[in-house]
Order: sequence, then C-alpha cells, then structure tokens
Amino acid sequence: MNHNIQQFKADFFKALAHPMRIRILEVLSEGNKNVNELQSILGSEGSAVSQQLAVLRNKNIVFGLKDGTSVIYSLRDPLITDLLAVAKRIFDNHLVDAISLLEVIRNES
Amino acid sequence: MNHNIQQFKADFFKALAHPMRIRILEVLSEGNKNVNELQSILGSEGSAVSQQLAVLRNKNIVFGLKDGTSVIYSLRDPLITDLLAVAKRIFDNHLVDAISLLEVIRNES
DNA sequence: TTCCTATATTCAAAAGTTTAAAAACTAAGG
DNA sequence: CCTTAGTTTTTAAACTTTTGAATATAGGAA
Repeated sequence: MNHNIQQFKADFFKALAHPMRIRILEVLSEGNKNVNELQSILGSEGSAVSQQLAVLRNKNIVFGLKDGTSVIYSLRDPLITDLLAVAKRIFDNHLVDAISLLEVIRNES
Repeated sequence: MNHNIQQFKADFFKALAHPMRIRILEVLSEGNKNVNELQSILGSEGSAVSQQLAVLRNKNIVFGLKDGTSVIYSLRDPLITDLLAVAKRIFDNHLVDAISLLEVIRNES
C-alpha cells in the first residue's frame, strides 16, 4: 500500500516528464483550449498532441469536454499551475548555469 | 533553444519519476543523510540506492560530500521541498479516489 | 607496511517501458 | 456521404529498470 502510494506519485511525475506534455500544461494554465488551438500553439501534428493528451487524461491531470466536433481541454486541479510555478523557480535557479555551460561546450567543439 | 528548455524541464521531472527517487528526496527534505542511513530508511540494497542517487546527482538535484568512508547527501535547492509539498497537496486531492477505486476493483476480482 | 573491513559506486545483461510516426478509425455537422 | 476534428492502434527504435557481480577507496588492526 505504501509502495502503491510511492508508485502513484512516480506515475504522476512521469506524466510531466515529456517536453510536449509540460508545454500543454503550461498552455492550459493560461486557460482552456481545444485540440486545434493546442496544435497551432505547439506547432505540432494532431495525432502527436492527442497521444500526449491521452497520457495526461489517463493520469487524471486534464480532462476534455466535447463541444460539437471539438474537444475542450482543462486542468483537473488548479494546483498544477502552482506546481509548474515552483518548478519554474527551480529551473531559473539552475538553467542559466546548465545552458550557458552547454553553449560553452558547443562553441568549443 | 526553446526546445532545449522544454527538454531540460522534462528531464527534471523525469528525475522525480521513480518511487525510490521521490522517497530519497522526501527523506533528504528532513535533513542530510549518508548512503547507509538512506539504505536503512528505504529498506533497500546499497547498489540500488547508489544508482538512484547517481540519477539525482547527474540532474543536479542532490549532491554528496565525502566524510571519511561515507558520503553525506543533501538537496541542492530547498525549493525541492516546496515542490514536493505542492505535489503532495495534488496527490491528497486525488489519491483517495484513485486508491479506493483500486481497492474496489481488487476486491471484486 | 600490508591486509581487512565497511562504505559506496560502477558495470553489464535481461526484462520491461516509452517514444515517434504513420495508418486506420470514429463521430459530428454540413 | 463528405469533411473536419480528434482518437486509437501499430511498430521499431530508444530508453529505463532491476539484479548481481566487480571495483574503488578510506580507515583501522596486526
């Protein structure tokens, strides 16, 4: 049971562990969007976006409501926005070093 | 470059996406520990713990300082504790449903 | 010094999971 | 019945996990 809880937490973070899925959550933090809008904002093909939305749906992180032929997606919990905000503060603390290091390495080779 | 930033964020969440790694971060949130202490708290074998610490070290989430024959690990950024606290609030909102559902399914089969 | 023990890390193989891309499918409207 | 919007399925390649054995290194004892 305790093991189940840890696995549940790991699965939650696994759902965030993908560039397009993070992007989707950042976009949905600003407001609900249908799949078409997500596609244009992310500049990605439909099936790729749907596939990642399915992962987020299966983990109960987002949900979609049908509206005619389109499906409007929303965050299931507004705390996701807070989580991304804390994560952003962590990234900002470390990204500068990590990326400038990366560029030094790149320019040297 | 933008793509690099999203990949960097995804890699960060990927580092959290493992039951033992989350547990390690929760334990280190309460205070620094050497590998032996982590092993007994987690009830796991040395090589498994070391391997997961290596993942967290490589993503700059923890760091280890040698002290004689042991190595004392610490969180690199105290915001990790805040992140886990927000995540915990999200889990608490959804775990109850998810796990009681799981138990219903289990008892029925 | 030389060896022994405790602590921690790395390596390697097998098993399992995730990803990306394309094709096939469904469902609502016109 | 055709089009548009979205989803599902399929597959190979890439990646991660788990386990045990091998390696490294600091400190103490003989």
